[in-house]
Amino acid sequence: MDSNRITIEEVAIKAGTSKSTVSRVLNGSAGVREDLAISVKKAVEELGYRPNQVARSLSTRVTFTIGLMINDIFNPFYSAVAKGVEDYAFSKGYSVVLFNTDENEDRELVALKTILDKAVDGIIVAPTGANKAAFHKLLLAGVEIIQVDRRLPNLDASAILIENEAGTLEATKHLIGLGHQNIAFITFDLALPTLLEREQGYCKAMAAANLEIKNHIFKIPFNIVAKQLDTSLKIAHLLNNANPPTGLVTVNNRIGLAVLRAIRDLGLKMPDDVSVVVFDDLEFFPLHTPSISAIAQPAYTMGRKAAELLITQLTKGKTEPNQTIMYRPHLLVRQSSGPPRSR
Amino acid sequence: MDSNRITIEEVAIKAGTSKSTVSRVLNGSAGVREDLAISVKKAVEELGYRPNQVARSLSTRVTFTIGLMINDIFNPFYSAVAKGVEDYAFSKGYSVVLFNTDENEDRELVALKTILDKAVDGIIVAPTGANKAAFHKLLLAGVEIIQVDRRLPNLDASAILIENEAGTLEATKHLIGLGHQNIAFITFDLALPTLLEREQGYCKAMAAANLEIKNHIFKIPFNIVAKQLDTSLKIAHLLNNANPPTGLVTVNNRIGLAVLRAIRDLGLKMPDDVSVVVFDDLEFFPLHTPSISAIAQPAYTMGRKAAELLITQLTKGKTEPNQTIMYRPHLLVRQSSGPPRSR
DNA sequence: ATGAAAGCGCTAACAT
DNA sequence: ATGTTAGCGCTTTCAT
Repeated sequence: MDSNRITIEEVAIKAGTSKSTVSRVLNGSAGVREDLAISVKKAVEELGYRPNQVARSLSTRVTFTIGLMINDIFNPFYSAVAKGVEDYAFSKGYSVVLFNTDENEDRELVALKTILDKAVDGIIVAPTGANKAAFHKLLLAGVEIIQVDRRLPNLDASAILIENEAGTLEATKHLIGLGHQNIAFITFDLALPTLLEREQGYCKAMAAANLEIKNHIFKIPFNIVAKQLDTSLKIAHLLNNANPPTGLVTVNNRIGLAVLRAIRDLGLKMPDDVSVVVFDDLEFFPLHTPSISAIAQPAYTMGRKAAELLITQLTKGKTEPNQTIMYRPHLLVRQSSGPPRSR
Repeated sequence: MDSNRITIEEVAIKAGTSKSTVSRVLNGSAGVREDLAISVKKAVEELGYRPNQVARSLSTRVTFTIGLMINDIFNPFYSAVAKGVEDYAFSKGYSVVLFNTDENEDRELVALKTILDKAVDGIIVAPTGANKAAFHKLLLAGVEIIQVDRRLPNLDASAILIENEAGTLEATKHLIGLGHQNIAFITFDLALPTLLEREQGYCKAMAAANLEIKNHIFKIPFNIVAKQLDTSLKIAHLLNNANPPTGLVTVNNRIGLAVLRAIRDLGLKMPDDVSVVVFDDLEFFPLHTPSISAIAQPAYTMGRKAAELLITQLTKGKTEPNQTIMYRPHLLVRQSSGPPRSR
């Protein structure tokens, strides 16, 4: 980096004072004579001085940087969260450093260590569920944590969540209300709370209507995704069996996309052959033919709120106890869900 | 931050040696006696010591952090770029700090200043076109720059680009080949090289076929987007006039989406009423009915390559002169482009 | 080969 | 109110 950058010392000399006074003026500390403050500001201006944040951080142990650890920035849900985080953080003078975990525990652990080494002030994280010890260590080291989308049990940190169960419950009830009886839930074989809660919502709705759950929950191996294999093949298989479901609820937009692909490949018609409701709303769902019913999450808002919570905590100190902020998902009934073909 | 974290001094004491030697062992410097090195490593292990990167950075002026400045992380093109960048950077032990510019020059400038203050090692940027002086300053300060998607004229930095002109040229020729004569190009009213080059490709194809360009290029005010107003209204207006185009080429996926919305709202049929080719391929384009013809860019690869170039430069020093790496866009002909309805 | 000491650029406790 | 000085935790000369 820069070797001939202006330092605080040069400013002090030019202003005819000492480093401490310059520092005081810069940080707005009280007790500096008016005229001295003015000449310091003048020197700063004229020299184009900007404090070296690394040096400042070493001294203050504050970096004005927050970490954002998510599964996959390419997933529109997370990129909306990221945008919300970045917008708010930027408005408050914080930078955000991005880590994709790819739902991989090892990768998450490495990211966690990096965060510890780089002395980030706080993080916003959608935890994979592992590395509990590392998260605790972070907390011990004074790094504030806000969880988003998911929560690690027993972690002493606030969380911005969505009522997952309510979302799938409503979606499944919606399908049941339309007359569906053979309804499948398609999810990943991961033990993420988010996924499990959504599964629960589905189960509760099914149970309440006395409908068959057994053999109606399909868990796609997540490593298929990791290996970039086509998830839709698995789903096509399911839709192609002897007694295929007439209604489908998908756990998230990734599976939703795979379902849409499979349905297209099989030449099935929505909603006549099969009704579909996807958790997460995507920009193109209203454009699809038929338009896709979805359970919408306020992803941008959740990211923004997480950043707000974190930065407030960082600024004011953690005055309040942990919060759990719950957002409600919003069922958008579109054309992909309708009554089953009568037979 | 952490106040009781292990320091290099404690390691030195435990290993019965000095800070310098510990530092040497940690950094793999030659000339440390075997047994001492071993006991240092043992002490490091036992104490769970991890060097404070902030302190190290202050001393070495290296942060192992790169900046990524893009327009909008929610735009799938950029989130794919970001993923490529993050993947490669992570594999090399670098962190990436994210800045959205929102195509806003002021915001870009603030980001640039932050980057300078935080002593980031290098940046990957899709420049807005302004702030030339600030970019030069960065270069002077020793921050390496790699441009992606766009380039700032006269900036002494490598660039990872796409052959924009070739992309729209091919797409427009494709429409002409199908028999279209009244072909419109829809773009933003921004002076970004990317957009202008794409416009050029369109113009060249039209000119080569002696087709009317005048009044066929439509520039949507970008501030409509910024204000979250509906771009598709503007487009609907265009498609609804006396002599509407039978073919449409859109400058990017944002406009593409707005076009699809307008077409749906007007109840037009693709390709019979209007043929559409969108610059950028999106996950759902093959799923749309009809599937959407697109000009695909290797966004992930471009991001990855940019990171590779940057980090190689950072590691080996900038040995080679600036490079311009050009990727070829790839026309994907799908159902949204077909012969015009004969009349 | 190793350790002492200076220095990176800032803040903050302390003395005046 | 202001300046002096001692850190922050590391790297890196410079002696030995």
